[in-house]
Amino acid sequence: MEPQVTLEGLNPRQLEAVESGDGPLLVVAGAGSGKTRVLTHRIAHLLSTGRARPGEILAITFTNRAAAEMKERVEALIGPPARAMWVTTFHSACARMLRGDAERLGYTRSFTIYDEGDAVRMIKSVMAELEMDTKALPPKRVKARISGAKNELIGPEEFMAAADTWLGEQVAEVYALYEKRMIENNAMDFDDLLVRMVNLLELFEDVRTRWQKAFHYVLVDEYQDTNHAQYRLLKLLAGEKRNLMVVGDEDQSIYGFRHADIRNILDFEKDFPDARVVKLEQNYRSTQTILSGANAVVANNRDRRPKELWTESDQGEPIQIVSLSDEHEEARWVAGEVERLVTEVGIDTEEIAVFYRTNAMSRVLEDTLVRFGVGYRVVGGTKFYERAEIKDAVAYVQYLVNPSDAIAFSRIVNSPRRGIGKTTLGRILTHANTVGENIWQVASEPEKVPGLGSAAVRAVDSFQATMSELRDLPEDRDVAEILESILQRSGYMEALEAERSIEAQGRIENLEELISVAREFDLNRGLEGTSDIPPLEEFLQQISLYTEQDKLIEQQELLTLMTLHNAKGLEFDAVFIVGCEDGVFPHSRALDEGQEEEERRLCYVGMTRARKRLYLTSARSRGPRGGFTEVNGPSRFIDEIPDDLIERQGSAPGIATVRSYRAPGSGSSPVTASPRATEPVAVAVGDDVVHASFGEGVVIGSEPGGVIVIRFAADGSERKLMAEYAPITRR
DNA sequence: CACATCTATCTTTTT
DNA sequence: GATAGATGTG
Repeated sequence: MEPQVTLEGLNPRQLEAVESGDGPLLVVAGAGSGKTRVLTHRIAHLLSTGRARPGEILAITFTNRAAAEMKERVEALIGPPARAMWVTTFHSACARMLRGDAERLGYTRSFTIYDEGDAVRMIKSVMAELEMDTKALPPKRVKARISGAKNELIGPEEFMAAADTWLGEQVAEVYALYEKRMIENNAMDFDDLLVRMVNLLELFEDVRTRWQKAFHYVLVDEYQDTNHAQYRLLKLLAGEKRNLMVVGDEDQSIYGFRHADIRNILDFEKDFPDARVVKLEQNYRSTQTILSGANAVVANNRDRRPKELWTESDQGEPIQIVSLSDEHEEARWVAGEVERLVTEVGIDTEEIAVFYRTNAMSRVLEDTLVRFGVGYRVVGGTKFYERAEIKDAVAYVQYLVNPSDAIAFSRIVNSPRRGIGKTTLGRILTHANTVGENIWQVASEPEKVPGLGSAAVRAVDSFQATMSELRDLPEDRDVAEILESILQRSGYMEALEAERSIEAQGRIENLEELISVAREFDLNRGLEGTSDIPPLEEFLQQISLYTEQDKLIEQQELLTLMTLHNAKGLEFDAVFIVGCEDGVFPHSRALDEGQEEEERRLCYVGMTRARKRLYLTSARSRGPRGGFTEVNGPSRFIDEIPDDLIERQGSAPGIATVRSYRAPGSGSSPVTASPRATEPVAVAVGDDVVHASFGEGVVIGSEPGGVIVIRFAADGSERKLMAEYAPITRR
């Protein structure tokens, strides 16, 4: 009766993983070794052999994009029944499970999910309440500390008890009140989704057994990126059946900064001594040269199992190491090479990608690509759902669904302008906190708020009247319709239209896009018609957990630009990694924090995205950013690639080009030193100097013992000199 | 209270 | 070289 799933074309290791029996299973899957294939085939195999029904499968990924892809691929194998499976991200799975039992933890089922910005705003308001100095202690930093605690499943009391520094105590105080206010607002941040679900499973036996019974098999992708809370969640869900399959690669663990714990994968066998372990080392993606290069780089890490990717494909092209004078020349070189690859080599533009370490680096590339006439798309970066107008529109919906949401209220009460300024808002919020009523109630009786003038009372009354009308809209109306009503009746659209500016027009278009997203949501819901959650709430949940990178627009003829982090899970014929300079990549701050190994893994991830051609480019000088020019040596990772795999090219070194990009009159702008440099002498790395006999040059490094390295413009030579005695002057 | 102007800081990565 | 927040003005 079940459709036969073919296991042909799987290699012996893959087959072993797919057909493995019950119990814990770890698949160590190197880059490009077909791990998604193994996951999807295993699911299909479990279903087709009758070991599980679709509803009994929980498959977890980190991004919605990966989840959608997996679902699609299983559906291709076994057909429509696949739709009943839970194939989602950690966060959506938790949100979905939490809806039913959130009441037990003091939330209602309509709780709001706060994004990073909302959460930071809440932290800020809590800190204001505690009269803390947000300059001495930035809310973002506090948020990061609290987030770290939550991911370790450390609650406010425990955190407070362990706090032994001034900073720790401050954070502990904020943490405690933040938690209180979040529950009062009926809101959860991203971390809460995980923590609260763990709480539910640990505290309530009936909840635990219910979910343990529901899922017969739990499968996890990208296991190396799980944090402690996620690990506990998985253990709880797998229960005594322990049918837990995790797939991952410690070499691709790049989310340590988000508290991912690489130990989870390294210690899986300790955790489950009877675990079956399958290693996938055959790569089906890249040339041998690219693999050898990536292997050589990552081999410098200590925190890993020995592993060596191999392939049956040929050597292919050497890895291109390109050195350019500055980021503009780098961008021009990349644009030119992309054109060459397309016209002369015959690679499709959409099969080419450019990766960079930080989002800010896309700007110069974009400018240059526009001038070259190369079409491109940027994945990630400024997100649609973080635009002010979108957040406003969403906040309206949030407030209607969750009348306790003070953050949403604060956002929309004076947007569009209604004459309710920060004084009035502050009084309302304080009053709500004082009397302990939710914000909707307080706003409905503004005359009871102390200190409000009659004008303010009238303004709040009229706002609240509109909101009540909107809330009374029939429940079964389409989300798109409700959204449109909100934007009309609130006066939001009207205010934008009245502006008559280009920006306002852009905002209107964005809002129209949001409405069409809602329309699509309505349509899909009509088709599936399975959800147990009211449409408006489900819509909110979906978009709060949606990020730009989930968008899988495969438009044609477009070059792809993205950060290295966003590149995980993708592959391209040709890959450019720009900004391969020490201090940029590896990032100086990561080095400061002892994250060199993670940076190296990031490099490994980037390199292994390439099928045929790989370029690592560096600029000898980068900037000026706020007047600062960085002069860095090539990335240490480049040095780790064996010479016989690479081919070097690029412009001749010289300082003339560096100079020409400086604004007139800023010739003596200050210079940042490379992170490794020490400055025993009066010149710093990046200084332009003149030598009595060698002429103009630039300081490119310094070494212990007062030795500086200078590259001279005349012949491009690099010379080591004793700073104290060298006949040089700064210019 | 709203609006304009100035300023500091950003830029590591994101569910 | 943008943007959010702070400060000042009407």
